[in-house]
Amino acid sequence: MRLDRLDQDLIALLTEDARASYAELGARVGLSASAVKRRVDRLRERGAITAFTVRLDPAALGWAVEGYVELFCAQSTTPGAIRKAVARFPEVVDASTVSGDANAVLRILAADMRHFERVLEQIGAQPIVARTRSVLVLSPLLRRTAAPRPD
Amino acid sequence: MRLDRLDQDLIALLTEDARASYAELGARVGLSASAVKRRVDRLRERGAITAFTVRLDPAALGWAVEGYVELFCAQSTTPGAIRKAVARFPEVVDASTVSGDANAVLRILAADMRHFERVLEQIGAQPIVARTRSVLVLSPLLRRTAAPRPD
DNA sequence: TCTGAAACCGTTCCCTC
DNA sequence: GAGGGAACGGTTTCAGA
Repeated sequence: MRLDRLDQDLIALLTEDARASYAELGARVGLSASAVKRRVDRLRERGAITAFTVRLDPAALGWAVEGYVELFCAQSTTPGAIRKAVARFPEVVDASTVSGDANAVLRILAADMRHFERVLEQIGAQPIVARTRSVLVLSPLLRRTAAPRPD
Repeated sequence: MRLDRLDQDLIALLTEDARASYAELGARVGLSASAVKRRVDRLRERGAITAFTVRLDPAALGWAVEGYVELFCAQSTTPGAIRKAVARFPEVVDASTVSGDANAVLRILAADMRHFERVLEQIGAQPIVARTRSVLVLSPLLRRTAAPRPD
């Protein structure tokens, strides 16, 4: 996908404030409101922008414990099966299949340590899961969104 | 922090469309537009909502390779030092210190495998980094934002 | 907490380059 | 193809009751 300088600037501005008006965005990048709308619509159509959303603070919402969980599954477990098994847990906010000895890595938010432990148990009890290995997040250092790739 | 049902509903709606008008949000939850604005402003002030932002598709933006990197550092390396060392890389989109044998876990986006390799080398060459261990993401299964915690 | 009014914005259409 | 500008209807915002 071809993103020119204006697209990149618009994405950067929207990353910081997704509720900015088209007129304001236009003033910042040197376009009219209607031109900005056209470009933003196009970025959505082409899939670069998948949604306008809010960034939430897990701690402020009562999620005090965060951790990464590696999933070890029986041989030839499909990604779809893993997805199905973990998607039922709202505590799982991120999941990917990975290379290496684990089959998948999950990121989990829990209200407290007991809650984390309980979720871990329930995930470990899924038929497709042979065992898990988890690490707790001690302190978040950085949290960014993907930036447009500079060419 | 105390979030009532209305706050939770508003957060859920904004998570799906952060550009929804206050009038529309109000129609969905049964409030007037001005009442909705007051609540959203309060959620921002209290830190539950930290920003309105866009969700971007890394692949559509040209980031084809994603991986997790565990960082092993010299004893008594501070979180601040790790943060400083990794924040300079725009490819690092997520970083946290963790429990266990590694000191930190990073999530990295790269344009391609060569790029990933190069970033990994550069991170490994930082003075505070003793060694790294990385896994590649094969396929993303799930990507959510933290939801309000049901009481 | 609600209402109302002025300012502002999203959206569309048409024109120009 | 892309941008500018105008016009309309809806929205935001704030004051006042």
